[in-house]
Amino acid sequence: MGMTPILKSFAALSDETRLSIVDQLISQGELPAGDLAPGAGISAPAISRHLKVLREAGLISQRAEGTRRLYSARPEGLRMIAEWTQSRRAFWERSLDRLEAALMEDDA
Amino acid sequence: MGMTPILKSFAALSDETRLSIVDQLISQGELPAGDLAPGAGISAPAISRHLKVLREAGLISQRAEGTRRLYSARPEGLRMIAEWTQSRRAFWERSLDRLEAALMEDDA
DNA sequence: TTGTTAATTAATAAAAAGGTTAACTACTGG
DNA sequence: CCAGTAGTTAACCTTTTTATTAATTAACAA
Repeated sequence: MGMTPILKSFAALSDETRLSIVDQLISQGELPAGDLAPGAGISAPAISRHLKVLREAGLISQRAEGTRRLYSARPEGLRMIAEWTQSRRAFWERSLDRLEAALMEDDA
Repeated sequence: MGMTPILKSFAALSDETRLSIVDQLISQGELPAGDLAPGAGISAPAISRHLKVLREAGLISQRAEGTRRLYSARPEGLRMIAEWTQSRRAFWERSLDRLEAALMEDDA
């Protein structure tokens, strides 16, 4: 079942480990795969697979340098999901105002 | 493995079906479980379980009326995730500006 | 009480996610 | 060429997710 690309990106981020990887890349800039092991420590292959998911979701990019693979956040990808959540938030907020107003009335 | 509550809510929404349920409840207001079958049509038990997930994530609430279960969006829950994505977006945007500036320099 | 409707829970089953170790690829330095 | 390091892919296993049908609960109408 084909997920829309944006939902795929969204889903890629609703995992603690992957979210932490993206945050690291955003705040620390380009990093080799080996530097991305999160505190608790999962194996290198596991990280590698998370990176693949993130790459396929368009959220990070990869560049080779010698034997290393340097990863970095992909502005376009992140911007896309930022904008999407933004627009959905706008939609929600509008409706939430209505909802909350309705609740007030019920209380009165 | 305990996910933070906010990530649990976030994850609850990164599913096409559940996102659509929430959207319906937000835009159309209170609806009985039976009215929430999305177009393609999945079974009632399946919907019922999605509703349970959303309820446990604090995103919707339930009210009984006769034999029906009326569901509605929960403003506090939605507000919470809106604010969280908002703050993370802010963090990202700041860094994205830096990232993009860096890319410009490389091009030059 | 009996039958009907709305919805949930129980019991499986199938698929997806995520982790591990082991094997492999690809640079690099002696 | 050989050994070592960085990283990915393969093979496998376990856990989680999600769907299905069947059974159950609850409200109600005749």
